[in-house]
Amino acid sequence: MKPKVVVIVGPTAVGKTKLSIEIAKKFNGEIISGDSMQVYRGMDIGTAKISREEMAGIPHYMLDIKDPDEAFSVADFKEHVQSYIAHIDSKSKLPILVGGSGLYIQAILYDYQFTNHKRDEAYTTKLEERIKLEGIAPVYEQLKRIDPEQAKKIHPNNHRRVIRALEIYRQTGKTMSELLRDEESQKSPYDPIIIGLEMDRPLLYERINQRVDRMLEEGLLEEVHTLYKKGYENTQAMRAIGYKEFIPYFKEEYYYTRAIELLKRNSRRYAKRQFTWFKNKMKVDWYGIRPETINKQFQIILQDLAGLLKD
RNA sequence: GGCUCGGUAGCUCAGUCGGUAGAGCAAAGGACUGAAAAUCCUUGUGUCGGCGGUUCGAUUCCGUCCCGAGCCA
Repeated sequence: MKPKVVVIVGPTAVGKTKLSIEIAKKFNGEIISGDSMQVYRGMDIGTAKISREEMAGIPHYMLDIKDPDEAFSVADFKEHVQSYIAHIDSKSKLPILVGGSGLYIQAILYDYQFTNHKRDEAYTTKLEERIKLEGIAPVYEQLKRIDPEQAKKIHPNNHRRVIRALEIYRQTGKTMSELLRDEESQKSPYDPIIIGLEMDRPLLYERINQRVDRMLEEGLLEEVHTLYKKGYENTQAMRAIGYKEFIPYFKEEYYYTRAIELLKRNSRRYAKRQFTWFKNKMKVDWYGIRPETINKQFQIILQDLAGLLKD
């Protein structure tokens, strides 16, 4: 029998964390973060990472496992999370996967297969430089020759994807579309219950703005500045929303107010992208949340869940 | 009270020598298999302040009213 996994998805700032704790308490669960940026140590305020107190003694996984200058990828994520789910399940506890990184959660639920190779950053850099010199056309042509099927799916402007498709071929000798095809028969190794939290857009945006203001009160600027001073400027971690916006401010390229404006806007756009992913890629049971009645709605979710977990 | 300037997309504004309008930003929709909080694609949302008049036709011209800013009293 496949392990049951409760998954909580939804845009940033809807209340996933709070719900995850209630579910964990009621159903004897342990929580795995499905979030690409909360893995980094020292990035707490800006990633809205759960605090010790909020954890209320519930074990949490996948938080603070990397330094900000370390790389991290879906493949790493999957490897860790699979074993955590197995571990939690073996204790007869309920694994709860909560987060906003669509691809990461997808990779777990649908058992995405990754090759054994690490990312070849030297090759990536080489191609990036070539694109800078010659434009994307010759590189994209190369992909069209090697893997026309995949080329059709990737817009030439999306350099990152074009490069990755070429990198896969270079490392494995197989085209990306071949690899994806091999995998089509894959079934989920889990029995997931996917709960989505939804909120009216204007309301959600208001909450996002408020949350950003709260983060600033809690010392976000200092947090980012500390990382900046440590020389993490060009790291993957510092591409995170809530961090990257401050770098030009530190360099006096724009004003503080501009940084905040961008931070809020980027958060809004991120929330929108999250909706796009979860609505179109996953089979989610959605719950519309209103802040005034959130406790009542969480009760309903817990009840529904009780029914679903019984059989 | 008089004069001047303005009122066009959510915001800032452009424009139509009369043929129902367009930029930037904001926004919306979408893609996604090793950077994913990343990367990329698509889209103009409008009683052109109200009401009359002239005209085949008015957002554009005229009158009038309302609103805002400034100047004069």
